[in-house]
Amino acid sequence: MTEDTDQDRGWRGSPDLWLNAAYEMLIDKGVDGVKIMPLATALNLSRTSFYWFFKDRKQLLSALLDRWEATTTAPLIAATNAYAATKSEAMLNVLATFIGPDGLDARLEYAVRNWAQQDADTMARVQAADAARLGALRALLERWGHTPDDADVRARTIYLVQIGYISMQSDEDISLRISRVPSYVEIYTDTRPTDGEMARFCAQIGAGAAVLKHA
Amino acid sequence: MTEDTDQDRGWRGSPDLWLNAAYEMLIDKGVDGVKIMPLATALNLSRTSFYWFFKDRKQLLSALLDRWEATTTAPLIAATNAYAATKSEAMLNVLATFIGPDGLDARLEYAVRNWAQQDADTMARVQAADAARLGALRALLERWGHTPDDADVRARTIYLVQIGYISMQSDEDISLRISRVPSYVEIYTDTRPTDGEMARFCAQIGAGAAVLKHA
DNA sequence: TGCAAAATGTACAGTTGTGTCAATTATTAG
DNA sequence: CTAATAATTGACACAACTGTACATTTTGCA
Repeated sequence: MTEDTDQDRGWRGSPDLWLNAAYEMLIDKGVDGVKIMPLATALNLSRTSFYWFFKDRKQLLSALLDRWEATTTAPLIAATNAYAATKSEAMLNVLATFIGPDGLDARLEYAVRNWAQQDADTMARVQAADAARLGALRALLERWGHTPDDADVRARTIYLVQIGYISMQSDEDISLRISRVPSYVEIYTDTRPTDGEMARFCAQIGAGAAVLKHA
Repeated sequence: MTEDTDQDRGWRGSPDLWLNAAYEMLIDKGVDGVKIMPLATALNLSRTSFYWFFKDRKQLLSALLDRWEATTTAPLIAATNAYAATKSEAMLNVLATFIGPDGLDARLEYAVRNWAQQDADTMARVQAADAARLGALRALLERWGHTPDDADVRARTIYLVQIGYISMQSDEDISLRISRVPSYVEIYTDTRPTDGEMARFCAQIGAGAAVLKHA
């Protein structure tokens, strides 16, 4: 058996090639845009060649969902468990996964949520992810002294604001979003981050400290 | 010319009949589900009969967008301008349009936002609505003493939480959502509503005061 | 009652998508 | 070099949808 990595073997197509094209199409046009014929056109391959790598369209969509599961929930959960000296810092750890370039893939997340509207299986997976993410946020807040009820509403606020952002697909400048972070942290936790904490935050998400001029 | 109301004229079809069916389909399956053939099947009418009332599918979609514009932004803007004796009350006026049965049609709002992803004209209308709604919330908060910057972030929080709720399509019980309202108001405005204010709120959205047992 | 308009239906032509199959071409191991 | 294997392709059969042309039915009203 040859190793089935997708390294250059002289052939044009590969499962990953189709999957990547499908991913682009998904985040651009939604599930309903993930059609084999357009993908083939985009890849300059015969449409039927697709069936060499995937059984059918359904299998392609399933692979897409697997990719989503593997890249979204985990970083958020990890951030809620990351070390933090203060409550502000703990919150900034979370916000970093929302804003940073490596964090939550907003376009993918959005596309998948939409997809779930039309497909029960997808919906089940999305709701499980929601529950896990909200639970992790709630636990974080409880660890920092919030009562269960308060932690619950705050966790929802934090999570829903992020889902709302994703839903609005706003293409705001990253420095503008960073400038609002201290206020968000204050609303979410009743504590405002220090300059030092914000500097660390900026470093974490890879933004130059320049954006902090007026912090 | 006879008046073109949709009153019973013995005919089975009418523009409104198709439009209502299209609306149901839109909130259920998204724009891509609004197809003439399925609508005809659902209405038990010949598919081509549709073309008597509408020029083509595009015109039907346009009519759908008109309906959205006429039923979503206005109530929110009105609520931000409604009389309120206190800041809590002002906020409750707004939240009533989110939660109440007459308020914002969440499913329609959601479907239209999705639709906007694939259509530039729709996107323009949605962004205009977002700006108007955020602006109205910001103005409300500034009137109650928040600085422009603070009002801006708070307006976003309020609006994004709502968009997030819509996006999550959560089918939570209304009394559960009401029970969280006081905490939300506190997070949003730093003031907690009194029992009297909450009673008025419940009356406003038509929920029996029973849900307030533990308020 | 009978006619014009309003509404519906049938038939057709075109588009875009799906999935199967058998033929073909490219790659690589022996 | 050659044979097996991996990938590609065009032809075919089918399904769902859009829109047009025209014949037909239903209805209101003079």
